[in-house]
Amino acid sequence: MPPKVLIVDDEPNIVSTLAPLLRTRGYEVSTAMSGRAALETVEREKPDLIVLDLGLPDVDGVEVCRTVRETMNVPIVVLSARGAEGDKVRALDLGADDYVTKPFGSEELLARIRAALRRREAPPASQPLVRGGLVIDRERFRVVRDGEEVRLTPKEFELLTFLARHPGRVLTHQTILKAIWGANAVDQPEHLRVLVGALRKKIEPNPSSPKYILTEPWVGYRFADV
Amino acid sequence: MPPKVLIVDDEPNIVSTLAPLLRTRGYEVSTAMSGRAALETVEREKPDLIVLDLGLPDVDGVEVCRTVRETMNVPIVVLSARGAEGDKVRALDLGADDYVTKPFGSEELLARIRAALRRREAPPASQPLVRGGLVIDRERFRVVRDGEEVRLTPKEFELLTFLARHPGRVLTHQTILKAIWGANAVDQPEHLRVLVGALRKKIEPNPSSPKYILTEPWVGYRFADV
DNA sequence: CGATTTTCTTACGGACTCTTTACGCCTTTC
DNA sequence: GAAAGGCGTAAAGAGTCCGTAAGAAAATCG
Repeated sequence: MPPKVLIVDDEPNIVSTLAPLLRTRGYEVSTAMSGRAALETVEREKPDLIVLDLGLPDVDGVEVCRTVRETMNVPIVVLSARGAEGDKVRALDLGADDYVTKPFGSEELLARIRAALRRREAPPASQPLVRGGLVIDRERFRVVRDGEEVRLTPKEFELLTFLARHPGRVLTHQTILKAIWGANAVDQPEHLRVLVGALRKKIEPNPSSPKYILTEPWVGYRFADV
Repeated sequence: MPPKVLIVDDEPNIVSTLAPLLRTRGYEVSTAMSGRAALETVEREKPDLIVLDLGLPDVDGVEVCRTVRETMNVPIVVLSARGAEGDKVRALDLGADDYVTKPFGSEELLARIRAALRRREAPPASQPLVRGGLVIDRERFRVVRDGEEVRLTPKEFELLTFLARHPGRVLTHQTILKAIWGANAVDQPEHLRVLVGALRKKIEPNPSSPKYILTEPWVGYRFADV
């Protein structure tokens, strides 16, 4: 499954240069030429990475960056005109992962894209996962729900981080069992049932109608999208 | 006068990413791509902070760390590849201030740089660690709790400094065992239990409900924040 | 070499976690 | 409509970890 990249830029020749180049490198590419179109496309396509120009006609690029960051955890590589240091800094502070200054070499941009995707695959344990009202700090082995700390056992913590790392994605029983208990336990779903119950009792505001850990009957479990 | 930062790394794309990023944040940046060049530049530029990759072609990063520390008191933030725990521990023991694991987020590194500089500004000379009512003087090998000196054995002192260097962060049994007793002792947690008990008895006002050295059940220990 | 300090080893009670089992409820299947 | 099996929950037993004490071994010092 090739990574999906969304290119957001209002200059036609940039888009018409980048898009085919990325396609020849094996990416699935979609484009947007305004801030509004970008937000819609992000919502619909859920790209794995966004290349975002900061100088957009309608909605500001920095604004796009922040809006996207509020709901998704997708890496963003910012394009900025030489000299607009302030915008770059703001974008980085809002969570952009990298930036490239125009004019730029294709290979440089490609290298940054590869790096950002790689980074996102194996996120450093130092930055906490934030999912809705949940903050999962893997460095401190701590979970905070709506401001108050929740004490989890190691297994519970393992399960939570595993699920929360793939929000919105359905993970089968087999997959989860293999990840938490090892390949020998794939035929013991009762482990999973009990552990999910215990975890929900601790992190769900209302365990009987879960908000975070959703059941996908006959398939597995799913961590809610944000 | 902006702080001068020296970046030492042999990977060109790391240098070419970090240098401009730091410049946009107002730092004066110089770079070196080998251990020898690093030592020369340190001598010439006298930077306020060094970002040091451990995997260098000629002179080892750990070696650079020690050499610099012999003559100067400049804070060092170490970059290390994921998994090279031993190097990290050695570098920290040789006086590095903090470390970041590759791959890392720009914001994380910037935060560590800011923290290291801030830390270095506050106490003028070779600074003891101050954590709440505890003062840990690594040069004089002394610990003072609430004004009165506490006598620690070498192992106790090692453990205390190791934990206190990362306040708030959970250090696993494995990590601590490796740092204090070496890699052979990772499967002997009883050592750690006994040593923690002895240390608590000396530095904790109430050893049965610890204030500084907190237990993270089934995971490890954590030095309390501040 | 002997005395003292430090470190290592072992053992055990208490607390907690993990696994296993059982049962009621619900949805699907026949 | 009945049987089968997934799902959630509770509870008991087994296993593990933590803190502590006490003695043995090793290192340090005079």
